[in-house]
Amino acid sequence: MTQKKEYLSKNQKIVLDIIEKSAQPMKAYSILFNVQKKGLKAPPQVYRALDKLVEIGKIHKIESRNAFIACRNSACTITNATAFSICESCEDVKEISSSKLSKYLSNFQDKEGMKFNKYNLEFFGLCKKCK
Amino acid sequence: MTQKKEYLSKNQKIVLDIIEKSAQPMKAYSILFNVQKKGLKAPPQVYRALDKLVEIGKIHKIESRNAFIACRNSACTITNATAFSICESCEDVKEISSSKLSKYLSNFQDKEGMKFNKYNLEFFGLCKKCK
DNA sequence: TATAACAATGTTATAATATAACAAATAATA
DNA sequence: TATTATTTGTTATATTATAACATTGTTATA
Ligand SMILES: [Zn+2]
Ligand SMILES: [Zn+2]
Ligand SMILES: [Zn+2]
Ligand SMILES: [Zn+2]
Repeated sequence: MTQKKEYLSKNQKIVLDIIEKSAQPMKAYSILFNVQKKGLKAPPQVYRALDKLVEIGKIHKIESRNAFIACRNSACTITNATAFSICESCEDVKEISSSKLSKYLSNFQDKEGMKFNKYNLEFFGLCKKCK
Repeated sequence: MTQKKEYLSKNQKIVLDIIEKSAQPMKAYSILFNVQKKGLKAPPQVYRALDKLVEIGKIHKIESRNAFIACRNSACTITNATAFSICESCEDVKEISSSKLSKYLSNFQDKEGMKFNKYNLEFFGLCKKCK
């Protein structure tokens, strides 16, 4: 899961490092605040790193939250297909890695018979603690 | 599908009307520009209407695009469960209404046995025209 | 080693998206 | 009518994201 880290640039490593240390999704400007001590002073430095890390699948963007989370599912790097559960009370986010689900969605066809290998699924509800 | 329109407020009707006239998702500030001739001058007036329309299921937010599309699937009003196909080339967006898909996702359980009645799924690919 | 080509970084400014806060008008209810 | 709640109007500001360009670092090869 960390095997690609050595090919990352300095800024990409710094940004990935702080996201991986967080159990929960981080917002771009919160990341920026946290990496300022390491010399990344301006938004573009953070967003560039985020873009690259998303592109190579090391992190994912939680679209409904405008936040970024480290990937915990090695299959993602290849698939561009992601699924998450989000607690609407405590905002806890978990990446779902279910080969059954991903197979089902990858094989799904719309009314015109179209298939989509790339998708993002966000489930909402209450987590165990909050229920 | 339009049965609830009479209960909407003036601004909500104006905003819904313009979104329904568009085949494709509209961005909030594009909506704002279009409704200025009707007296809605400031962002909060548009965002309030959007919030309400999303809440009652008349429109949906395409999270990956920060854009809003009219609902074409009467089941949505109840379910809070949505699925879309998005063309990465021409940005064409279609709401998917597949009872098979919605049943599958509503019944999906994560590793801890949790179920989620609410979800948003965005498929990405190339539409017929762009392929 | 030079030097060209390319990639990564730094920096400033600004664009695009969204909400807070409060005042005024309107509608619903008693 | 008086009371209450909802909707609207308005200003200002917060949050998220990118454009543009200068600088530095790295790699390739002449
Ligand atoms: Zn992942
Ligand atoms: Zn929770
Ligand atoms: Zn719908
Ligand atoms: Zn297309």
